[in-house]
Amino acid sequence: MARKREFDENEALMKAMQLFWIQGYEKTSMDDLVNHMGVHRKSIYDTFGNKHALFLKVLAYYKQSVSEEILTQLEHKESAFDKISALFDYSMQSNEKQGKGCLVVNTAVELALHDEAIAQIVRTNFDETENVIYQLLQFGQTIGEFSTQLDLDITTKFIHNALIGIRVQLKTAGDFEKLKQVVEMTLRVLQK
Amino acid sequence: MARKREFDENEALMKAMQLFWIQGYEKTSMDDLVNHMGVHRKSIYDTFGNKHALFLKVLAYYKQSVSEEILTQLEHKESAFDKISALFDYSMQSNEKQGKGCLVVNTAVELALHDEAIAQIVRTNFDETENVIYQLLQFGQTIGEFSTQLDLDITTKFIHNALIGIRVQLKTAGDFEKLKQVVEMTLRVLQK
DNA sequence: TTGATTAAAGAATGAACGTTCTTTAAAAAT
DNA sequence: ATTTTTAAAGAACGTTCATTCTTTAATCAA
Repeated sequence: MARKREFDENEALMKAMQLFWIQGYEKTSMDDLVNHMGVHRKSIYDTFGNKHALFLKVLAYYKQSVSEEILTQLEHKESAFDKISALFDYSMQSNEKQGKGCLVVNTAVELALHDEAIAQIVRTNFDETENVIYQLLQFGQTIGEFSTQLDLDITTKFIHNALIGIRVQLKTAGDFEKLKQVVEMTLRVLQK
Repeated sequence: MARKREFDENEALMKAMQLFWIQGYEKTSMDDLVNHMGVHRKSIYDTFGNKHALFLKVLAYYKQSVSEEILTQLEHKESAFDKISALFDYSMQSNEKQGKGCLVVNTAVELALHDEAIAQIVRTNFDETENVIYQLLQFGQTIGEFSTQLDLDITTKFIHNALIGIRVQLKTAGDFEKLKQVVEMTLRVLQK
């Protein structure tokens, strides 16, 4: 009864994500998106609403795809320490080429102050990251890898805070080795 | 021989800084600046060049004024630990009302990837912050407050990384108490 | 095979963008 | 008092912005 869509919605979201990730929200124009997504202007509006709605969908897409990737990487590690360490490694390896940082951190800095809807999404994302860290710490305590003295709440936020710092510095640091040393020092709190 | 300027250049820069700090570079229009600076459009161009040049001057102004404020605060503290702690306190207290974060961190995230001139300025600012931290650590070692076992280079970067994390989270965190606990845990590495 | 439906394509909308032009006014040296 | 110089004021510039309109083409139920 109706014409078939010629583009894949997820693929289009992925392309939009790449652009927002590199350029940020304000610097990315609908023209940029039309060109890079390979989807007609009107189709973008028909499918995703407007620029802001598209960005919200990109954030949802980012959250899903990145957390899938990360959790896959964590499965390959055995010890709790290696899993937490992999959390940092993921940010660093996936960014060594471009230094794009993390879209959620970028968004927090660019938009959280004047866009409450987005601030809420950022908070939710941060909370979920902290949940992952918390559970890894708990796992480490359970198998006797980490001290039971460790305050899980604060340690979680401590590690998350360092992770955010790293994700910012990916955009400016020339020397990734130094960042790795920072990570190593951060995770020293986990030593028994 | 010529007409006198009716606005104060530094005051105008301060007003521009306020706007860029809250809104970011891309979101701040020349119209916004004209209104908030209270300076005529043409006068802004005659005095500061264009928007990009104005932003560079704002960054320089920020660096000077903030570092002056911080160093003043540090002087009032006696111990090396209290001085380093004050570095974090400064970020947190000056932002409790607005959650503006730090202009340099904001700029790093928004512009460093596609503006090399600004990336360079951000790096210089970060380097200077690390210099301050380094010297405080060294001072603490000299007066026997910190262990001489402490690797000054890495510890400096470790603390700076946590400071950047805090400055990001100021923009999203609802609970400042939690952030203070993160700071406290971070500075635990300084305990002998 | 026609008709209803929706996507694609391209052009066009008005508003907002950064920047510059022209005119008027003030200040100091002559 | 006049001239020179530069700031202030306001309008205007062309471009780019997000968004929408109109037209054409494809799909499938009837």
